[in-house]
Amino acid sequence: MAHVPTSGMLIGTFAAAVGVGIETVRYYERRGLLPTSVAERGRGRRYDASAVSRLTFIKAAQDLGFSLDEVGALLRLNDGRHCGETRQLAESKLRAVRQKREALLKIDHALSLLIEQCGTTRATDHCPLIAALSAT
Amino acid sequence: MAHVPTSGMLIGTFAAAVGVGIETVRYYERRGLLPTSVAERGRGRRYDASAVSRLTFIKAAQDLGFSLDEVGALLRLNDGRHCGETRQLAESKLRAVRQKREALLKIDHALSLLIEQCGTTRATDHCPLIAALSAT
DNA sequence: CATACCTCCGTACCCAAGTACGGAGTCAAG
DNA sequence: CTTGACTCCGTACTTGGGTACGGAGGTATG
Repeated sequence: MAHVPTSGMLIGTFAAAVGVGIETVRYYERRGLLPTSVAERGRGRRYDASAVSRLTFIKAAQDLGFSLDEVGALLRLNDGRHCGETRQLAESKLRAVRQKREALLKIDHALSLLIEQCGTTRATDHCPLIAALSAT
Repeated sequence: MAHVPTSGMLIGTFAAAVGVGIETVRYYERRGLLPTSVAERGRGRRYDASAVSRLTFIKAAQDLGFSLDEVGALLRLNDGRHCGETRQLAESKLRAVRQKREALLKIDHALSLLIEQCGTTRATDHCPLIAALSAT
């Protein structure tokens, strides 16, 4: 138990544990999302369970549509005193997600209509789908 | 009416007519989406009504989620003989739109759940929303 | 001890869809 | 004739989220 033995994983194991690439971990460190535990040259940084849950959080939040900047904000709010602000971030993200879904729904309708026209009206010289989009 | 008078708009008018920037028009020309009518040096290219409808088409297709490469493909298919292929492109884009909407719906549910937890369980030391995302 | 494997770091590159910049030419108005 | 507006062209920069490269070092295994 003397002079710091091999406690914690090296970066390769760590990255694989959460399913990201090594370069991605180093990229997150550069962005300040993961702490840079300045490993002594040649020995390699060590990562423990708390690092794993932090990285897991980053990927999970990202999957929910948060940008890395937003993920950083969330991490900074996680000191137990800013739960309300965290919640506000989540709520504004939820609104954005719903707006995006609405926009895509409009696109869905527009595309569906065009495809339908394309199937019924048999244009002679050019596609009604393209004609519709060319109209000013 | 001799030796090519001022017929058609210059690029600034043209771009403004469809609501894009001049640089965007030139970018589309470089990408081959708009024809490059090699204007004699210093005189400026001229754009007519057909150019307007072509540019309108590009923006409309883009708004429907087509990438510029896909828009190029659509334009190339518009010779009256490939209506079926055009339709297939539109259908695959529609499928992609629906998948994207489904994915966003899942995110909506996840975020809603997290926000709900954040409102009910009053954590003492840290936010349940963040805790949930940190779990492996 | 040699070999393979891992890590270090900095730098450069990738994608898409533009935007910005800068010097030079041209054209119409005052 | 000068000024200002417009255009030309090429090149470089932007954003976001990484990926790739390359040389140098440590470390584990035979």
